[in-house]
Amino acid sequence: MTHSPNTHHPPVTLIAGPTASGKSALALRLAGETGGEIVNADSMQIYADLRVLTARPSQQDEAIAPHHLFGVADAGEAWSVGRWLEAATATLATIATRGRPAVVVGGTGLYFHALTVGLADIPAVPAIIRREVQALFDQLGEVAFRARLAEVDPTSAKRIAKADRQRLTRAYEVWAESGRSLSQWQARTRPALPTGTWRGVIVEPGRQTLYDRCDARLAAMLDAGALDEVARLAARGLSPALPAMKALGVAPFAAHLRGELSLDDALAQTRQDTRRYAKRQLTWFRNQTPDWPRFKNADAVVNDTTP
RNA sequence: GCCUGGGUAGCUCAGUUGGUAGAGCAGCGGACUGAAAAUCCGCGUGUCGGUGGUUCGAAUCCGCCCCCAGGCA
Repeated sequence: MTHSPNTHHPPVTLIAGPTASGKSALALRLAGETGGEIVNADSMQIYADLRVLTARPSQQDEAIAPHHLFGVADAGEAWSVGRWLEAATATLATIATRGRPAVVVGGTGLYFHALTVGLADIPAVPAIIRREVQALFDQLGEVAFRARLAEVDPTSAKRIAKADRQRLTRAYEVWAESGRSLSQWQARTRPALPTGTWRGVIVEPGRQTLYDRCDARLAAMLDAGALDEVARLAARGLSPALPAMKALGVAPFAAHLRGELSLDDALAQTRQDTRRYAKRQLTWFRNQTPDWPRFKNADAVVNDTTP
């Protein structure tokens, strides 16, 4: 692999891959060897409450290289791509100021997309408007709601798949708040990281290897106190609609703690959810970042990228 | 050894009086611009245990063999 021709800036390396692929270990190794700093690009590792369940780097790991944006948010807060992007670009800027290389690592494809392709600069939509739009959807039903959306944003109304309530309501919210359609906003986006200032790699083990690793890691999480973690989170009584409450394992383990599900069933459910998630990630990276070089495991990358 | 029930998709099973097979789950492919560990869309992937026979035609009927479960010895 060749480094960026832009030698004025320390290189930014983006390491992406499905869950349990070993990308965090690679990031740590790379940062340790180059004096770099690690930036989290995982939507769930942001939340402080989910250390075990999201397999966040340990304190020993954090002693090897500086880690940023891990566990910085409370589960009661709702972060988003936009909020992450803002924090990540600011963090990358300060790392650059120190003249150190940055390693951005995570499994959230959309975050890398925001970094390298761009995210529309849309103003935040107030909670009141979001609630109103949800109520409107409930009142009208999908067909009529989509027709209403088509009046203000025909492009989005046509493009969004059937039953995709989340995107339909989002499109309408944006128009309601800004008076401009989502498709218009999205037509003008710029990458947060300029071309030539970064390189991206994908860590991608074989399918069966990956699934086996997911299973093994889930077992390890249980030993590491995943149930206690979920119990503490559940005790807070937060809204199940919050992003952190959607983390893999939270709902099944909480159901088990309430006595509604056996531990075996909760584990089976979480294993299943994890596989489906890993599969979606593989699909994303396969089709969204086809030009990023692939590596079966961390060793292969390090051998290939170190001089 | 005998009797009975059963061998159909990765798994659990359905398959009407013979017309080369279909559900659920699993799995696979895809979309993706502020919930993205989210939210959605699409796709049966099969020597019907084996082998002979009857028939224009067999998962279906008949013979033999193999395997599994239970019962009797």
